[in-house]
Amino acid sequence: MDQHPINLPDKPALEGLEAKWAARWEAHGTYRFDRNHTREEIYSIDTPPPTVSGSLHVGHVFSYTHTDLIARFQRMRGKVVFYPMGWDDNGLPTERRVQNYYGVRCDPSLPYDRDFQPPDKPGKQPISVSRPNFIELCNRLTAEDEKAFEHLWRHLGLSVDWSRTYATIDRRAQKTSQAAFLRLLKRGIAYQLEAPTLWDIDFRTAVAQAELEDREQPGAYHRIRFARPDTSTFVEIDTTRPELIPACVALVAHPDDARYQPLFGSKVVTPLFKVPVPVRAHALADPEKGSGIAMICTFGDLTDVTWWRELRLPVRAVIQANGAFRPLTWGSTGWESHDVAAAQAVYDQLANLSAVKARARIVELLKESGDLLGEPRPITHPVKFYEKGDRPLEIVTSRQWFIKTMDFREELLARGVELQWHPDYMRHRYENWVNGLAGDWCISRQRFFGVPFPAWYPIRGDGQIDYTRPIVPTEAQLPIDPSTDTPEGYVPAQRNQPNGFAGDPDIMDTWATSSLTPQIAGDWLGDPDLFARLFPMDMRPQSHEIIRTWLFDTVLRSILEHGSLPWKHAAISGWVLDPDRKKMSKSKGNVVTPMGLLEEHGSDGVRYWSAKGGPGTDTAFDAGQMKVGRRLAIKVLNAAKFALMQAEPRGAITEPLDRGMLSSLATLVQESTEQFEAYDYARVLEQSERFFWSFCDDYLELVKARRYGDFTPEGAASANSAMLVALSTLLRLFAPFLPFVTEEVWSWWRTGSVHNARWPTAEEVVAPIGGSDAEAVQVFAQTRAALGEIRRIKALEKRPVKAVIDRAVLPRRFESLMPAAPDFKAAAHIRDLLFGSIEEPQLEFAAEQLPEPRV
RNA sequence: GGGCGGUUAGCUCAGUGGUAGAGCACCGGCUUUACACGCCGGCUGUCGCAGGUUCGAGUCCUGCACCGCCCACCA
Repeated sequence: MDQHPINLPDKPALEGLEAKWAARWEAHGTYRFDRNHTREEIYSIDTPPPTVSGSLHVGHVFSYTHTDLIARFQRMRGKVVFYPMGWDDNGLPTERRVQNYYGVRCDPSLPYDRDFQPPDKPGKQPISVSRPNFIELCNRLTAEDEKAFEHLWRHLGLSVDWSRTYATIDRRAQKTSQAAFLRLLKRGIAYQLEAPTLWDIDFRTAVAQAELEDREQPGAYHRIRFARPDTSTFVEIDTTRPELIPACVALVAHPDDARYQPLFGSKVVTPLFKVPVPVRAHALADPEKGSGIAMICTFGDLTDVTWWRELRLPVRAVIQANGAFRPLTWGSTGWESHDVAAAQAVYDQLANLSAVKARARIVELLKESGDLLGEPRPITHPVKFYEKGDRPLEIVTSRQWFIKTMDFREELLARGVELQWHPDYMRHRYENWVNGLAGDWCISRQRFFGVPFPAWYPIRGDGQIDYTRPIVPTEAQLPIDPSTDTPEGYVPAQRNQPNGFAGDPDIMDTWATSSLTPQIAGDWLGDPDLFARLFPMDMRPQSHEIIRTWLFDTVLRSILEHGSLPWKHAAISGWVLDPDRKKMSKSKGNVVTPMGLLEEHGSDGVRYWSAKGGPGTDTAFDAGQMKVGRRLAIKVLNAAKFALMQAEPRGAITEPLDRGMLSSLATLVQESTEQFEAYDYARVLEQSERFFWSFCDDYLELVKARRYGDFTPEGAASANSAMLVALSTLLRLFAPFLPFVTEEVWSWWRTGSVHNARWPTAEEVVAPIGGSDAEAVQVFAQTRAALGEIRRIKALEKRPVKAVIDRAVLPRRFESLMPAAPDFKAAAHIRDLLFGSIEEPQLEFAAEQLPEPRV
């Protein structure tokens, strides 16, 4: 054992331990990753990169603590832990923040200005800057945020190797994203397509299926009649979006629906616009919904897209990228009508209106024409929104990049089974998502800040861009920005000129980069040797609401690129709930600042509360639990002080109580190890804590007199030696949870860091007593039980309570604790629980048999 | 509409078919030489509801209710 003379502080305290030990851990490289190990010797973690353009909240503290518990356990088990930290500075939140902070606006058409400096204060008019300049500003601002985040994480005690950080917009991340994209492009797995795409009209960008959310919205069914030519009859349909009548391309009913079977193949005429549209049959049409026949528009919803594609219908798009109805000329190709003038007159009243305004207007017009039957019937129904958006999504046809997903569903499901989930039931969310996939992954976004697509396109002599023949760089040239870099074989002056080239204007979805965090953190391209030592990684920790995005996308990219899972384990954290059982969030104004919590309760106290929240379990924010954790940490200080303040003499551990205590501790160590291996850290803490309090209140009290030398030197030596084994073991059991106080106590008499010490083993704990002593465990357990019973009798006697005591059992219990009789009686003395004060014959009988302590 | 979790003491939650648990809160006692940031004791339950399996169910099965989350083709 690496020990030095015991060096106890006069008055041990928690205050200042965070700063003291965070600095020493950094100086000593306690958590530094050493790459000179094989994959089997390494435990690698795919740390979630927090979004830096916000602030950390208590939910971050909660879930990052969970990861740290595992990291610390694995490190103590002897694994070389790869525990990096990333910063997510890619994407819309950063874009917005940089715009407001510096008063700039990104214009991707501008050239890079090497000497650009932002104004000290943002002006009223935003300054236009190039995309590279914009990214520089982002890096500058996020560097500040990252410092604050790192400070908090260090204060919390995350055992991250701070020399291994990355940012999701840094050069390595860009190169990784672009290279992975180019490889998929080469294999035909990445492709571009002009297609109807979910579109946010405020952000003016395409969004992916994974970024959708449904919101219940008020709406109304409008019953509208379509005329049947050559008859005086009508077909009635229900729609919530009557404004899309000009975009109607067909009606559809279920093929088995007898009501509409006679109509299939015939044509009807749209109201107001007098456009002939066919009536078609499709199994997706629901006879139960509305009138059982629906209007297909290009495009009102995703079902429209399905019908449009499968029935090979024409496109009549009316909604523009900004959400407004586009002006158009009736009578031109694709916009035929039986009454062009009337159609134009109606449509001109809708042009340039938003969908909501157009709807109001067209309802008036339908009423006037008599084509609206009855009043609109209000309903609430789910409407798709971009999760960050404020207005419903529209579907707009545009050119986008996709990654093939649908072709890999089988393998995605199989990998989901192979992945070990903690807790296991979280795998259902993944499977649910894979089974519900509706299309390939749209990865292009019409934004400015992000990883650009590494592609240019030739411009033909007529000035048209030829998207079918993208020009791509070599991997060695990456990262590139097509808005400023020039492709091989061209000169910069040819940009956007006939016979020249044009850069791809889009950027990648942030998940297209985040899905490569194992490759980015492990430096897949730059350091293949390192990557091979890390990948597939051991653990991905994350929260459950991004299983469909981050987890799913990472699995997909790993399958596509490596043919394997990206990690063996997925550890899913729950949420922190406020007292109203709602998820804590900034918008609700109920977030407590993490640093304030750490200062008030101590990092160990806050970590204790976090660790009580088991994998996947939503946990109420509870300052009371943090106080309990803080008290536990203080108790560790004081118990350690007691054990170490008079640690001589030492010698053989012969006393039954000492042997029983150590044998029980060995069981705890065994169970804790198994639980930790199964990622059940919360159970480890609970059981270790239970043992520790009993250790303090029962064991230490029982042996106190003996260890002070009241009986024999051998007895004192036995107690002292057992206490030190127990202390060393308990400190290591608590080290992942309470890294500061355990390190402090460890430093009083041990060399090195407790966090680099080996996790205890059951064999080690009972080695000094020659193996587990089952008989002594009985003595230990029964002595504690008897002491408890005496205490209860004492309390009951003092208050005149009609206690029912099993008088027959008491004497037997005392017989069984005879091997620990002196300790037992001494403890009773110390606690003023003298038997004589209890007028129970059985107790007196028992007490007489106990030898007197040798005072 | 489908799926997944949850429902146990006033609160937060453990609970592995075998006598219902912990902490907090509350009440009472204790200057006791590690710790009053402490120690000892006490009070507190139709284990959501209804059936079923079993010698025995908080635990397993079926159904239902409520809470939360995830997903879904929004006419």
